[in-house]
This record gives sequence, C-alpha cells and structure tokens, in this order.
Amino acid sequence: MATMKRKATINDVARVAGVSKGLVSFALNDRPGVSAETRDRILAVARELDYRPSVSARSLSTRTSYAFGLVIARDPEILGADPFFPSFIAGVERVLTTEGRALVLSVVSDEQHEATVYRTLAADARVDGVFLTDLRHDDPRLALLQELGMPAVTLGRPATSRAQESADPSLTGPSPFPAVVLDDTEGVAALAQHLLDLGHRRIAHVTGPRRMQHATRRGEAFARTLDAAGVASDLVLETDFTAAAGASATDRLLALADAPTAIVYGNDPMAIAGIGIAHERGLRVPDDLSVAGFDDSELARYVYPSLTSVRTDPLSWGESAARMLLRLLAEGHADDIELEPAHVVVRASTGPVRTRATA
Amino acid sequence: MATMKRKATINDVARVAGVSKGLVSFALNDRPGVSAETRDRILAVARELDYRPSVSARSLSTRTSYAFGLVIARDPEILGADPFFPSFIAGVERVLTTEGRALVLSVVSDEQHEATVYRTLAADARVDGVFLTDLRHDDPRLALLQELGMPAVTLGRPATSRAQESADPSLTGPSPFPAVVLDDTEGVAALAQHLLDLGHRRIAHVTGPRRMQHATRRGEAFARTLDAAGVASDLVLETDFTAAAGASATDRLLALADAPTAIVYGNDPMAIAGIGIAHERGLRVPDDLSVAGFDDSELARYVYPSLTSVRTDPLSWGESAARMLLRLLAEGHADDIELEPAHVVVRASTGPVRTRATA
DNA sequence: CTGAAAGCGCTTACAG
DNA sequence: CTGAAAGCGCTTACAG
Repeated sequence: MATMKRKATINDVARVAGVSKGLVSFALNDRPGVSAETRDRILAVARELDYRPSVSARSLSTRTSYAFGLVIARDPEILGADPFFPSFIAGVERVLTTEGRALVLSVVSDEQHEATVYRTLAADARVDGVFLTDLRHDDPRLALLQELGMPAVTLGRPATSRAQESADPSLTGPSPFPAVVLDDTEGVAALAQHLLDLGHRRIAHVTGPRRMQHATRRGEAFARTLDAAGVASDLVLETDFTAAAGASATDRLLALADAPTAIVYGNDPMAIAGIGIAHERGLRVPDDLSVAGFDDSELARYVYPSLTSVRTDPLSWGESAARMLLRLLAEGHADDIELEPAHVVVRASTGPVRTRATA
Repeated sequence: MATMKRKATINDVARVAGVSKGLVSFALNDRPGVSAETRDRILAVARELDYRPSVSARSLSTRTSYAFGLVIARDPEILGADPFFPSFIAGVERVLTTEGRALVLSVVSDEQHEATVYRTLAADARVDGVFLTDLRHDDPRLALLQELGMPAVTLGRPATSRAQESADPSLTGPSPFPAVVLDDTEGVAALAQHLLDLGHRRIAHVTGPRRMQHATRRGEAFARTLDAAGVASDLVLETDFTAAAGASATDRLLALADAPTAIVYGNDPMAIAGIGIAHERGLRVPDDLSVAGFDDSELARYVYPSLTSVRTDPLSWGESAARMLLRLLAEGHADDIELEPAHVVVRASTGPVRTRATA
C-alpha cells in the first residue's frame, strides 16, 4: 500500500500499458474501438496505478464540470428552521456521490442576488445542471436558465404545465425543463377533510409566500375542499415560513372575534410556534384549537401535543431529482416523474371541535 | 447588451487588446511587470468582452479548484432537525461567493464512508481545502487530511491543543490545522449556574455523542460547575442528537425514583422533545421540570414555554471559518481565531424549583 | 515592460 | 484495432 508520491496521469497508464494515451482514454470511457484484451490490460494497469482521471483536465476538454448546482434563496434563519432542504440535499447526495458528481451549493438571502449566482455558475462552468426548488409564479429563473443554456430539473411542475405548452416548441414555453412531481394537493385536501370531519367550520390557513407556486397550489386545494363542504375559506394569512411569522399570524387569528377552531400551517416550525401561541393564550390544543403542519419533520412526532402534519418525502425527492438530472444530461431529455403523493399523518394536535355554548 | 454567442477567452482579450495572452493573464491576476496603461487597456477590453477566466483551465494550470469542501457525517434526519449546519453553511457562503469560490457539499450517513469521500475529493482535486466540523476524539480525519495534503480549518480546537504539540513539528502533532474557536464552556457553565441559582440540586445532562469533542467538553464544563456547588453530576445520558433520542432519554430520566428537576440538552430539538415528554407525563414546565437547549435556534423563542438555550452563532462561525481557509491557502498559515463565547439566553422553560413535600 | 512557447491532463477527430 | 497530433483555456518560467 505504498502511497504514491505523485498522482498517476493518463500518460503513466499509457506508458506502463504500452499504448497511446488516446487509447487509454477510449478504454476508460469504454468507447468502441478497443480490443477486449487491450482494454483489460489498460484497466488493470489503471487499477494498479490507482489512476483517477483529473477532473479539471476532463472538464477543460469536455466542457463539463461533473457537478450539479443548487441555489437556495432563503434567509439563513429560515433555512435552519425548515428541515426540508437538509433532507432534500441528503437525497441528492446519495445519488451523486455514487456517480462521481459533486454538489455545488449556494445560499443567497434574497432573490435579487439569485440571478447573479446562476450567471456566475454558468459563466464559470461550475455546474452542468441545476435543481430548481421553491418554484415561483412567472419564475424568472426559467427564462434565465434557458438563456444560459443551463439544463435544469424542477421540483414540481410549473403552474402552466408542459402539456399546455404552445405547439411551436421553439417558442419559449412555460417550462422547458423536466419535473419531478410530488402531488401535495391530495394531502392538503385530505387534511382539510380531516378537520371538516372533526366538525370544524372555521378553519384558517397560514401559508408560505404566495409568490411560491406550492403555496398557491396548496392554498387552492385547501380552499376547494372547504368550499365543497360549504365552509368559508377566507381565513388565509401569508407568511415567509419563519416561526416568527407563524407565531404572529396565530396571534392575529386568535384575536379575531370569530376566531378559527383549527389552523393549518405551511410548515412544521410555524405550526409548532402556533401551538406555543395558543398555549400562551391559555388555549388547549386540540380541545380549544386544532393545529396541523406540513412536511412532517422529525420534531412533529415529539412536540406536545404531537403534531398532525402532511408527509412529503424530501429525501426521495432529492434522489429522484438527482437521477433525473443525470438522465437529462446523458440522454438530452427526461420524462417527468410522479412520486408518491403526500398524505396526512394524524397525531394529537387535531381533534373534534369542542361543543361551545352557541353564540 | 447583445448576448455573445461564444464565451470570450483569454485569446480574444489578447487579440483585441493587441497583446499576448500571457500579458493578459499577468494583468488580470495583477502581477508585477505590466505597465499601468497596458494593464488598464487590458482590463477595459476584458470588461468590454465580459471576459471571465475559465475555471477549469485555471484549475488545470494551477492545480487549484477554487472550491472548498464540507463533508457532513450525520444522518439525514438529524441534519434536518438540527439548525446548526444550514446556518453555518449560509455563513460560509456569504464569504465564498464574494471570493469566487464554490462550496462543495457532501452528506454521508455514516463515518465509515467519510474517508472515501475525503479521498475522492482530494484525488479528483475537487476542493482546495475543507471545513472540519463535529470534531471527534482521536479524530481520524486529522491524519487522513494530512496524508492527503489537504488544507483544513477546524471548528473548535482539537482536544490536545496545538500549544501542547510536540517540539518536533515534523512529528504528527495533535492538530496541524488552524481552528476557529467558539468557547461554549462558558455558556454551559453559566447555564448550570443559572439552574443552581434557581435552587435545582438534581440536574441531568442529555448530551450529544460522546465521541464528539464538543459533547465531552460541554459535559465537563457542566459537571465542573455542579461539582463546585457540591451537587451531583452523575445524571448524564448520551444521545445521537435526534429528537427521538432526546425524548427517550427524558422518559428514562423522569421514570427515575430520584428524578431530576432540571434537564439540559445538547441541542434545541432534543429539548423541545423533552418538553413534550414532560407534558405527556403531566408535568408542568418549568414548575415541575426546568428544561434548556443548546444553539438557540429560531424555534426556541416560539415553543411553549419558550426555551432557555445557549446561543452560539453558527452564521459567524461559518463566515470566520471561510475567511480563515482563504487566508490559510493564500498565506500558507493562519492563526487561530476566537469568536464571542456562547452565552445563556434565559427564557420561560427554566424556573425555580417548586418546594415539594420533603421526601 | 513584453512576447513566444511549453505545459497542465485530458478528449477527439483524423490517419493508417 | 491503434497511434500521433491538435486542442480545450489558462499560467508561468524563459528570453529579449
């Protein structure tokens, strides 16, 4: 196991194997045109020398970086509070490491800076493709990435689906990128129904930023379910996903003359903060107020009362997205993927409406 | 603003400026030997052409990747629950992006796989240096990175400080790397004292994995403070930092005949889970049980009761670590940095011991 | 102060 | 099936 002083290069392999370095390259990238025995010999030598192709040399030749990018435009505080991204990233990693790809991560605190980061990533050819999360309405990144010629995979299908795309594909359609879709509307609708079944008739929705498509989409699914039951769906508050915003939204809702008996939040941290506010006001959960979160983070099961939430699966979302991006680059296109839809996990924070003295 | 079809290369700049590409390179990297006016002309042309040096070409020439690495060996679930890393990463990013560096992130679920990742990062020359977090006792990464010749910065100083290093620097000392230190012992000691002052005499400590140096270090600081007050410091439970582990540790502690009146946890999620268990058992916090966390995550302020915690500052930790790694690479060495020590943030989850009927 | 040339370690037509 | 050569876009001694 003598550690070699200098890293072996393709020239070393060629010399030892007694062939040209071009042939080594062919053998290693198993391209046709190398006899079986020559290839075997070359591979044996490569293994022997512990040869690993230089990424930067390959990159320069092939104009490929062998890395994918993820740009997250969220405030650091929110990033830390919301377990979605760490899990998503872990899923991405799980696939990339086995494929010899690296993940280049960028965190920007505001969406203004975002474009600069993508441009730099593209100009420096740092990454071969990117993951697009937190899709927004009329998301400027779609056009930007197209302009940059940067392949991408979106989490969720942009609002105007590719199916409705203009017949002329040369026109900039709504989404030029394949999507890995996890239907959250079903879970949201089931959650709304769950609350209706418990007798709630005054239900509030504390959503994420409206400019994000998933917030709007979930909001609509939620409202539809309430509407279908003849229950008002006007109690909607928009937040930035922070626990702080969740807390203050809860405060406002509970101060209402006609306060809700149930509140559904866009993520678990906000719901947990909501429970905190309820307790502070002397309300019992779920006797006086039912509360539900979203994403079903680890903590949901352990807070008191344990939190009803909607389980998405960020880890496998990450895995699928990574595999899709690999496929997109290898084959030039990739079909949309549908993951298991989100589903409700009922715990102790939601319960039947307590019968009150009729107003 | 006509978008150029082909990216400008150094040759384009040289041609337009009427000089050799070598001179362009000198001017851009402002090295001596270029007259002021020539440099200005070259820079003007570069700007005009929107020229950006190719990272892979530079990398190949300089054997530098212009990227730093962070390998996290934690289970995805824990990663998601613990806000430390997202904030730390955000801090790192804040510095790197302005310096034209990228962050390559790797998440591995177990420490066995860790070595492979570092070796690959080094063999592929993916990164110029790495951040070492969650330092362990006799951490194998120290020797590994030395063997690989990979520069690094550690979060916290390895247990055996560099000051105590053997006189012969050629021998593998305890830590060959500079450290950015955030003293957490002070905050932990202050927290212990806070509980003592409230009258607690039976105080438990639910720590992170003992193989991690910060867990041991904090544990010692905690025990020292209790010992100095003549209070037993034997109630220590080790966990893996998950909320699940925090919950079960709490369960065990509260089932004790001589159950603690206060429990301190190694991170906030565990403390929040602890509050959950206490409530489930019909205990009131802090009347029947005081609870405190660590790291002071956003949620701490919004749970009920709001959580006393120890505030470290992952964001500036990340910033400092990034700056230190840049300096280490630029100048070949860097001095250790001491950040503001951690301090206690007292909230509603800790309170005076309730007088009980004496047993 | 400036230019011409070699080299970093690969890939890829182009010949044979 | 194999070799020799050019090229990717930089940096860096080496000359002048």
